[in-house]
Amino acid sequence: MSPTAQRPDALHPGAGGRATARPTLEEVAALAGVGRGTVSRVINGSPRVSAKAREAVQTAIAELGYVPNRAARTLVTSRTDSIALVVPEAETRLFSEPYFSDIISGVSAELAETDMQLLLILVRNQRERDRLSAYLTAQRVDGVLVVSVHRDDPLPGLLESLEIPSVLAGRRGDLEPLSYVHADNAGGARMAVRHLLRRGCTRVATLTGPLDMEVAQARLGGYRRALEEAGHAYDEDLVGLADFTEEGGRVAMRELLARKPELDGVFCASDVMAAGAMQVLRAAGRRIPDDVAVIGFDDSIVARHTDPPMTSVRQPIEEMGRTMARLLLDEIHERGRARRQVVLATELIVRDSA
Amino acid sequence: MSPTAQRPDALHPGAGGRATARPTLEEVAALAGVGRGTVSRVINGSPRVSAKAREAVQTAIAELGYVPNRAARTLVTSRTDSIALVVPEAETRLFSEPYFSDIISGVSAELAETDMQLLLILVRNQRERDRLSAYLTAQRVDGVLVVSVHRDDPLPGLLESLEIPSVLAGRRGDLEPLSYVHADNAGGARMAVRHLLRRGCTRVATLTGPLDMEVAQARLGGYRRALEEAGHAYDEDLVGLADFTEEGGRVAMRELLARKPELDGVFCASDVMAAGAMQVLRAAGRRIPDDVAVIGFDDSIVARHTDPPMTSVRQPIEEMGRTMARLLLDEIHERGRARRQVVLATELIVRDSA
DNA sequence: CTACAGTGTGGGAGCGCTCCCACAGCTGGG
DNA sequence: CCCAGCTGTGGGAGCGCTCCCACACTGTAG
Repeated sequence: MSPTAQRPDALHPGAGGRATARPTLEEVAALAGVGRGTVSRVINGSPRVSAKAREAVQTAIAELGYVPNRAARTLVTSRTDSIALVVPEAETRLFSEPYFSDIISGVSAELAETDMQLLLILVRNQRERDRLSAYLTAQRVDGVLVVSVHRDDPLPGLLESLEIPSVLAGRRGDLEPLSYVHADNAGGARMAVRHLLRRGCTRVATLTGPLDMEVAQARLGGYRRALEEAGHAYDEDLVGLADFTEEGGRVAMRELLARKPELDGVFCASDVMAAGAMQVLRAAGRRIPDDVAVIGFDDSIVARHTDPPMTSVRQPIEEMGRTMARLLLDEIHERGRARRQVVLATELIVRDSA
Repeated sequence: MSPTAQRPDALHPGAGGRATARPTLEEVAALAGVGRGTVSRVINGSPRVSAKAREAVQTAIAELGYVPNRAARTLVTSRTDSIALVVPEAETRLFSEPYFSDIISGVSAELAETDMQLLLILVRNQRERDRLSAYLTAQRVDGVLVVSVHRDDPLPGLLESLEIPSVLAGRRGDLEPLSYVHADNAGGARMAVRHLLRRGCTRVATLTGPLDMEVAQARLGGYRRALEEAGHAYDEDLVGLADFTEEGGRVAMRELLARKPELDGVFCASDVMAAGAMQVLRAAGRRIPDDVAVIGFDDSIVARHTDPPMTSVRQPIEEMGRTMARLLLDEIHERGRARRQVVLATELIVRDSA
């Protein structure tokens, strides 16, 4: 454990303190022998610059290690070159675990090419929600990405009326006016239920998320659709209302089991609910998948570690993040216009629980 | 340049369309009947303002809905009122799953009181690392939080020489010159191993993380210490070198089993490694915990869902995030001064695997 | 020859703040 | 009485950019 090799240079604040005075555009202009305007044009890629002026400027920039001052630019353009990713903290707990990081990772990957900054804003209570409103009203970001939307969330409405470019992960309902990206929840659910039916299940139940979220509705819709396509009547007793959490999954599963002991398959709208359900089923002496087959949704790490490993619907979360960022950048640069929607395909990952 | 976005002059020319033209400090001053200087003093909490002037200004601010323009302030103070959280993307995969979100959540909670912004910077390759260096050199944040540090990571050295306030999660080694926060890894490991010994294990093995990370070293150290305290000789054959990943855990466990079939306990330096190890053990016909007791580290969701549920060492990750933010704010405001270190206690969560 | 469009360029103005200097009013000591 | 020494205050200067106008210079048409 030797002392790590440090650059010797900064341990003594005395001598080498040249780093302080950052070169300005003016200095670049002087060194290149041109005016400020020309340097600015070069930096911003204007075509109205002669080849030799451009080259002189680029050389000077390199030599001085010049980096434009963002604040100065923002002050005059009132662009901030940054976007905010807004995450309601309450929701954070509901997410399939890598969800949050994967979204971030996708967004950040897409932004890496740009010189946009990513601001992270967690909102955990009303006070912070108000602060956020003030913040956004004050035009301090060029665009907003919102993760997780409840039907009655006031934020999207605010964004809409402020006309700030924004993209949602998920949507509030069918007629969402803002741009959004989401996974094909209905399709994934349908796929899962068809898989159960094909396996021979005849009494397929479902555990839903909170029905004021469109995701939950969509997954329930897919469940219903698959059953109807297969000629099964939709039976309300087979629907367990839950909330995406493990404990919620346990409770709902117990009720379901009491109400419909003959069920032989469960499609759960989240992996953690499925994990809870599996515990309850096992406690009730049901073997998985022999007596009851179980499918989750999200394909989170939890799915890989349950016993037996869980079959689950995977959504391309990182890709969602990328797409959100891409749509947002488009919207920022193309001066608004059309709202866009993207639906990404889901995929059934078959393991042993079904 | 294309016809750049000008502020549209009003959303709806009629009723409420005042939102567009953001009021400036000058307008506040005019309305309050004072000079710009006084308004600025009020906003920045200077004591040198008479009570009545202060009140007049506050009223005016409220009436106009004034919010200071950050860019203008940054331009003159060269404070940015933002800090960056830097996450090497490669590491992101190694983390116990809620790690990342919990750190963010803690940092963000602590920042909520302030009006500091949180910038998130993922670094996934050399190019982005270089960009980051340029970025930081250009002084575009007031402070930096760094998650996950390898012994040879160049970033901390850069931060040190730039003299940017910064706080690490973890440290590079014993003589880390930067401020840092970390969990009591050694203590947690020691606790875990003592638990195994108390249970009656006599051949306790361990699965380590990559040894160029101080975390891994510390956990190994705790393991070793507990054994020595109990009078057991340290046996290298009982040490499986791995990398924090599930697959790494599997491989190392297999080797360990081949080398020391008589082992009856395993302390794993991460939950996912432990999960992998448990699969291998079960496949080898060992019952958990009867034949081999297993303990993980992190107390991630994985631990709660393995079969049997895993005993694991919990580290207060959110609290680490909070503490990091707090230290960083101190360092920013007190302009340098002492580097600080905080070690947070770990806790053994006993479940069924040991 | 003049006229006139089209390039490329320099540099003034000004974005909204903070900093700081000057100065007005008020003590109170000499 | 004056002159320090306070407090509280107004407003000029200037942070580093972009925007845009004015001004060379071309070249081509009249």
